[in-house]
Parts: sequence; structure tokens; C-alpha cells
Amino acid sequence: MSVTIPCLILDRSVLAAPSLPLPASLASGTQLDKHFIKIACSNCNMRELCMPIGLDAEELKRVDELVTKRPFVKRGSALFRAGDTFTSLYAIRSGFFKTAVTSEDGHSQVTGFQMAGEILGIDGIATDLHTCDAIALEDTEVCALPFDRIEEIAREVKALQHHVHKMMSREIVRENGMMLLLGNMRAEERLAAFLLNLVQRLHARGFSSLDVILRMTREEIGSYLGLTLETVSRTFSKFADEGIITVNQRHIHIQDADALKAIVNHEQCR
Amino acid sequence: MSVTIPCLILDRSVLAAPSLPLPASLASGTQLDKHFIKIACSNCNMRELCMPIGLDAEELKRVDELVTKRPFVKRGSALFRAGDTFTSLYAIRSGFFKTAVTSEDGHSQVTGFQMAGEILGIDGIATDLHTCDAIALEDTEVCALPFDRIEEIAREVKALQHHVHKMMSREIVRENGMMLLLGNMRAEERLAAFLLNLVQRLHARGFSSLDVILRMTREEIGSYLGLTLETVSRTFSKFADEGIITVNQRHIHIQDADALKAIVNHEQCR
DNA sequence: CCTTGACTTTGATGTAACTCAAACTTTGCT
DNA sequence: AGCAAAGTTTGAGTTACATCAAAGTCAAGG
Repeated sequence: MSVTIPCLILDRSVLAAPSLPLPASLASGTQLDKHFIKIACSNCNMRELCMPIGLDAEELKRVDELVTKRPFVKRGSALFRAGDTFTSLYAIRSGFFKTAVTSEDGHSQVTGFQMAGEILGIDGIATDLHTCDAIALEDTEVCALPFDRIEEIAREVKALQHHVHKMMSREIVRENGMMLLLGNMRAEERLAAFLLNLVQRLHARGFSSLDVILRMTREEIGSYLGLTLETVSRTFSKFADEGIITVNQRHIHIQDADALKAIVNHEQCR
Repeated sequence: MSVTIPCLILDRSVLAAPSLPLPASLASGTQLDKHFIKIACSNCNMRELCMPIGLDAEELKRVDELVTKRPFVKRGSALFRAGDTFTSLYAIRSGFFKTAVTSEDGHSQVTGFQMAGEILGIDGIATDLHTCDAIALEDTEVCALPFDRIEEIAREVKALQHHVHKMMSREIVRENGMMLLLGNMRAEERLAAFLLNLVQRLHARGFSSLDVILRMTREEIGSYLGLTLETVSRTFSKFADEGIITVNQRHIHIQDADALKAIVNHEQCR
């Protein structure tokens, strides 16, 4: 057995950012301050999550030019949809998204959940068309980063170039982990891995590592994990019965994180 | 229902290359000519698969400098393993690979099969460590492309830069499709999609679109598709009984491609 | 040629998770 | 506030696929 892949558990996207102070708007889940401060990447709280670190003043200035728009995307509406022409990557400033692909017959599968500081839209680079839908699960604000400008600046700012490459590679590694999950794990393992991944990412953003407010339905979780909504619900109930978590609708409190980890690692699968 | 994702069926990696003449070594599956011709990307038969098109003479010269080594990897041995430090991407010149991730308990899952003209190693960019094993399924020859050199040249050659981005995005889209497959499809659909994807890629390389010699075992197919080897075998037998394919060990002949497509598209899944 | 080991096929049986269904809870809207 | 719609939980029955097991095939090496 070579080096272990802690599949979902260790999301590499947050390695650099143990615990960031958050803007009030994010912490509360609402965004109110309408007086438009000139917000640049250089003084953005999410900077360390979506931008390369260690830029000098000149480089920082260049990167600041990147963000052209900051669209608000309301809960339930799409940032982009499969088939839309690709122009930009999007950095999430606040809020929560899902991405989903749709097959011929209209069946769709959630391919990921994204939170503040994460990047959306990479799928579109391949063909200049997006191949998945990105739907806001709550009211959100994103930064649009025109991809031709990214490439332009990446040619000059080495750190940005490498950052873009890392970002994309990270997504590939994440999906590798998902394939492992979908191909090998049983329902309990999937859900445990899902919860641990979620709190780990939230924790890296300054939230509790024991409490999650799920922004998605049981059906969306099921779609993501390759399970039905009933199985998701039942498995939550089972974990609750066993005292591993407490479930209050969308609010999950983790009582025994080690038990969850044990479930994931045990993997008495096929 | 938005734009359809023909998940595995339409592998975007070959859109540009309808039918390439192949070096004899590839077509026969053996490589004998030991007299080392100076082989540059600029006169490589696989060029159109792994390199950007439309470079001018100067740019082509720069790209030619990229390839430093051409390791041969024997059947069964690893090009790299999870945990190895990442230095290079690898373009497959000839032969067939699998990539596999391994979880804590030693269980592993095949995440992809790669053939000539495809790129290996992107997973390593994220953390400078490879996260999967790349194992040759037959004797192979690859081109090592040191990644720092790629980045260097990409900063000067716009077409290469964009090509790298597309390549990585394509891999993300492919894995999205795999998630759909693993999360939603039944055994028959998975195997049909797998076969169609395989012949489609082989066809783009000048091989028959009706015959495949599988380079992998039933167990490896099963691991890739999230099935047991028995289910793979049984499903092959079922297809054979129905007259859709004929199976002779590793040699599969497709008799009714439309039936396979119908199976994939029908998706009367959950 | 025969042996060995790796791979494949096929059958019998078990089970995790799906499907269907009904009741219940929460949220959003007029 | 009251109603409709959306989401959740739980139960009962079904099923696709896994598991276990045994026999068969093929390739390599003595």
C-alpha cells in the first residue's frame, strides 16, 4: 500500500488557510452593506483561498485588474448552465453553490458543492462551453475573472500561472477521490466522508468544526453521493441513533468525529 | 433539460484528430526499431493529440526542447506511483496505461485508462506529489515533459499555455462524466459506455471502431466502473447472448453499436 | 507435454440499497 | 394566518449486484 489518499477528508484547497477571519456578511449568511466599497483582491478576505500568495506590489496590482464584475446570484438561480459559452472563471465571495451535469435523458448528478473562496467554471475551458450547471444554494456573490485576462496575466505573473495550474490539478484530485467514493464505498462511508469534508472546509473558513447547516436538500446530497434521498435520510437517522451526530433538519451537530473517521477508514467494502 | 453531456461517449480529447497515420510500432503493439532517430514533437505522429496545433516555426522549436527523456515502461511496472514527487507530465507515445488511486485500507480504484497521445501526471501538480499510480498495461514508451519547462514555455507560447489549460479542463470534464456513470448508471449501461468510449478513442487513432483488444483484465474494468469482475464478465456474456458483441477473451467485436448506444442513452436508472 | 498460476466464466445465495407509499414537517406565498 | 408546495422521515417489499464457490481456459516455463 503506497501513500494513502484521504480522498474527501483532506481537501487540499484549504491547506494554506487554517483559519481566516471572515467578513460579517459571510459569517451571517446575509449581505447588506450596499455602499459599494472598491473591493480588490488585494484586500479581500478570501484572497488566500483563491489567489496565489507572496505576490509583490506590482503583481498584486495586475491581479487586482482581473475582477471585472461581482454578480450577485440569488438562491436557486444559475451562475451558468451547461451549454453556455465560457468566458470567465468565478471566485465565490460568499454563499454556497452546487454544480451538476445532466445526461441525455435529463437525469442529473451533482458533481460538487462549492463555498466561499472556491472557484467555479473550470469545466468550460476545454470546449469554450460550460458542461455543467452552477446553481446557487443560497444568495451569493461571486467575482467574475475573464479567462483570457487570467491567461494574459498568468503569462507575466509566474505565481498566478502556477496557482491556476494547482487549482485545476486539485480539482482533478478531488474528482479522483469522488470516483473512489462512488465506486467503492457503502452508504454510511459516503455520508461520513461527506460530512467530514464539509466541516473540514467550513472549519478552514473560521466556522465550527462540529456544526454544519446544510445548504442542500437530502436529494442533492444523495445525487452527489450516488444514493437516493431516502438512503441519505435513513443513514442520518442511523448516525443519530448511534449518538454520532444530532440532526435537526438541516442543522447537523457532530458529537463523535472520531466515529465518523472510523467509518470512513474502515471501508469493509467490496 | 439543458445541453446533453454525452458523458463517456464523446471524449473531447480527440475532436481534432479524426484519423491519424500511426507509427508501425504502435499499430503492431511492439517496438523494435532500436536505431534512435532524433524524435521531436514537431515530427511526431502523436503531435496533434498531445500538442497544440498552429504553432509557427519558432514556437515549434521551443516546444521541441521540452521533451527530455523518453522512458520505456514495461508492462506491469509503474511510470509513477502515489507519493512520488512530481516533476513531469508524460505524453504516451505508444502503449496503454491505467491510473489508480489507493485509499487508506489499501483498496484501490482504477480512475482511468490512457492510450497513445494522452497525458499522464496532471494529478501531481496540486501538491507536487503524485496522488495515483500509473501502471503500464503493455510495454510502453512515453515522453517526459518537465513541468517547470512547460510553465516556462507556456509563458511565452500562448498556444501552449491554452493547450495545457484545455487538457486539464478536459480531464475534469471526463471525470464529471465518470461521476455520472458511477453515481447513476446500472451495470449494463456502464459497460456499454465503457466499450463505446474505448472504440471511439481507438478509432480516432486509426483503429477499427468495431474491434477492441482489451489491454486490461475484467477486474480492472470492474474497478474502473465500480463493479465486480464477475458482474463485468456476466454482462459481457449477456451482451454476447443478445448478439450485441462477440467476446473472445480480450478480443471484443462490436456487432451492433447502435444497441450499445441505446443501452447507454436509455438510462432507466434511479 | 504437463504443471503452474493468472484470468475468466457460470451458478447459487445473500444483502445493501432502491422503489413505492404514506405520514409528517417546514417553508414560502397570497 | 392559512394553504400549497417542497422537503423529510419511516416502513414494507423488491432487486440489482455482491459474495462465495467451483470449474474451465489460456500462457509461460520446466
